[in-house]
Amino acid sequence: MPLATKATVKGLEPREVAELGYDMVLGNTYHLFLDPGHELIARFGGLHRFMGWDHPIVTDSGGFQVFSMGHGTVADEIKARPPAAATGGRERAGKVLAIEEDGVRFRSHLDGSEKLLRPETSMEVQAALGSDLALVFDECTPFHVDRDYTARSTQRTHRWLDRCLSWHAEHGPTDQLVYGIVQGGVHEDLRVESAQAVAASSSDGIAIGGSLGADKEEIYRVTGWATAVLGGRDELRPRHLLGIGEVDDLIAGVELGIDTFDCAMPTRLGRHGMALVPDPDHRWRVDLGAARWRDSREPIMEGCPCPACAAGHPRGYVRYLLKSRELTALRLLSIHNLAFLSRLMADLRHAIAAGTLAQTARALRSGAAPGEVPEVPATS
RNA sequence: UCCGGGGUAGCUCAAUUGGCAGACGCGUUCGGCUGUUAACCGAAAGGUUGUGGGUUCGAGUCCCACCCCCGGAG
Repeated sequence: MPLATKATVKGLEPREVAELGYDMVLGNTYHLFLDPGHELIARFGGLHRFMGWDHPIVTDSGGFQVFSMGHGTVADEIKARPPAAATGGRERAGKVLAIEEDGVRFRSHLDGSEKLLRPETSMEVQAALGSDLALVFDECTPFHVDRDYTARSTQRTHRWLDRCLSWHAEHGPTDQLVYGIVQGGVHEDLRVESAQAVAASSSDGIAIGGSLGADKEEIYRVTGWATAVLGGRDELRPRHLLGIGEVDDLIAGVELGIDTFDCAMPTRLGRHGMALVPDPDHRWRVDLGAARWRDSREPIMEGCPCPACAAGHPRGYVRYLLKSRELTALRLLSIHNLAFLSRLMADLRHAIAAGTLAQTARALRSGAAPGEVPEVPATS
């Protein structure tokens, strides 16, 4: 699902997002709580009506933003770069003041005011937003903390899980589902314990979160620990992998038994001038802002049926738009990237139904274009 | 033709009494971006200071000639 953090998939209209094959978008409690405020959105009849999206909405709990205020980006934190490096040396306006049992005290990045976000607050905000699926308030444990901190943090997240579910059972909308979140860092026993705790709860679905590891291999290993616990045949609840969305990660995630994903990557990369293409050697990306495309009549991606490519816009045009800072370029690439991932996921779904997941995954990983993966007979 | 202003990094512009030729932005190249504080961030490359002489220990800077650009006058 694309991110609609601040009640919009940046640059796109709801109709366009739906036409690209998406059923769900993810909005954010933290952002909408601070601005424009959940009460205002409730007065507009809820987030669906406010943003004009009549399909399902997931709302994130705000837990990740606490992490973000303290550590910047996931990559910065894993690479042990100070948060300032990500902001060009500027002081980050938002700041975590304290993570306590009751909740998180922080300073708003918008006006510097001090706020308190408790598990109950998060659920209350999400109830007011009227999302179809709420995420419990958790602490997204960083990579660079010791095992002891991770253990204590994960335990606290479990207690917050109970508080969220209790609040929701008593006050939450009856038609709103709640997903618990598995934490536990990169420690197998903690991950397993956390997965068991969430699985044992009344949570409607299971999300896997936290900093999953320093590299892809570790991310997959850690994810696998959790999904293995959740993999029983009687476990029919959907599994969501939070924040993951690079092409190879989606393929690996599906193979590990993940059902849904959300990620800023396709739209953010698009706004940064990058188009997703079936090119594993270059991380499935091409930078269309590069001068070498100045005269290129090549499409964004050969054979791509997405609206941006189907319209026939050549790379030379997209590059020109990017360099002249025209918003159309960011829209075209956001559309293309979302369409690319939409087809990728469709391929994987079809492969699961056909019993050919391994073959399809192999083809996609070796550079097959999503939507054009050759039909392969099931081998087992 | 005369008067005035000006030629410095690909572009736009700095540079104290003559004293290590620089910056911001753009551009270029490279790197980064994973539950978005992000139409963003970081790094690098890039120069015979219009040309030719001269003065000086030393010239982007002062002097002479020439070439080009802009404005004004005729």
